[in-house]
Amino acid sequence: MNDNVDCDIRQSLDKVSSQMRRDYSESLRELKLYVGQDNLLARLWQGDGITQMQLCEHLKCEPPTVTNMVKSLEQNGFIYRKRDEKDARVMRIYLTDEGKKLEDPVDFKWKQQQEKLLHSISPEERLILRDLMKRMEKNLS
Amino acid sequence: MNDNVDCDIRQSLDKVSSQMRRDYSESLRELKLYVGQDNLLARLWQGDGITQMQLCEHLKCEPPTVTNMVKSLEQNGFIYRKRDEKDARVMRIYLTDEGKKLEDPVDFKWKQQQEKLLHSISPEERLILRDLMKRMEKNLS
DNA sequence: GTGTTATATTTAGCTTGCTAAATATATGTC
DNA sequence: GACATATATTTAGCAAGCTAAATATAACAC
Repeated sequence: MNDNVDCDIRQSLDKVSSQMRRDYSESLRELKLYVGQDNLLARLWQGDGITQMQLCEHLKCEPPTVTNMVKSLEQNGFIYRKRDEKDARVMRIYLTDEGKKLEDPVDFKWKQQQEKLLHSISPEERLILRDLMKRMEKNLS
Repeated sequence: MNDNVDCDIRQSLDKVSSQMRRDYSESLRELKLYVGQDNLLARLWQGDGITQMQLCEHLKCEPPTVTNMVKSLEQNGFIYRKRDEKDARVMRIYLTDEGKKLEDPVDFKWKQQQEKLLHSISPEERLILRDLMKRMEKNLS
């Protein structure tokens, strides 16, 4: 499109993010998870029995996306759904034993990925980078 | 997962990138394009009549993805396909007049998005950011 | 209680990605 | 020329995203 610094940044961001995703996706497949499902599970590891709307909020995605992810995770035996007793509209999501067991291995993969991404970047630079990222986040919201 | 700086960066990267994508996607819908299709067209604006394999290379994605994107763009009248005369295996992709007309508006949207992402970040900081992004790119490859 | 409005989830249908397998055509070898 | 191998593309099937529309239940108003 054009070749100034700004453009490089936007493109780089895209490239890094999609490469990171591809990489991590491959890594997660060893645990029979798809990329993004780890985020959903991470929320449940903090405390399960939450509703799909709460998952939407946490994952910053739309209800149909959660429906599909939950369906897939349920079919693979990592979670199960139970209708709320007080309010029949809401589904509450719980971890199975299989789902609970994934916490440590996922944490390991996550750290591995992080290390790969940042290994040549010093602690001081990481702070600067974090600051810049946060500012970009704010710019977009 | 955990709450140190490194983790923030990886998560921030994901957040910024997906927010940027969502934003840009919405913006492109006004031109009847889906996000990612602008990249494919951008390659054609540099010169069309290239093969799907060349598009794969440029977009860094797999052949079936290009097949689908090309199909969608063709149905919407932005490109057309012609079988190569010398080698009947390859399809060559050309811009229609409609497709050519999109170059300027897409460029405008792209710059708008860039400005939004970076507006609070100084030129010096942009250079630092670019350097860090490039290093992360290298770490992943 | 009936009717309206709000909320939670699902369904249908689309695009971007992927992988694995199928198809078609070229090319190189004997 | 026949056969094996390589290359370009497509098909099928899956997941993450989305939007728009459907469904089910709750809650509120009268």
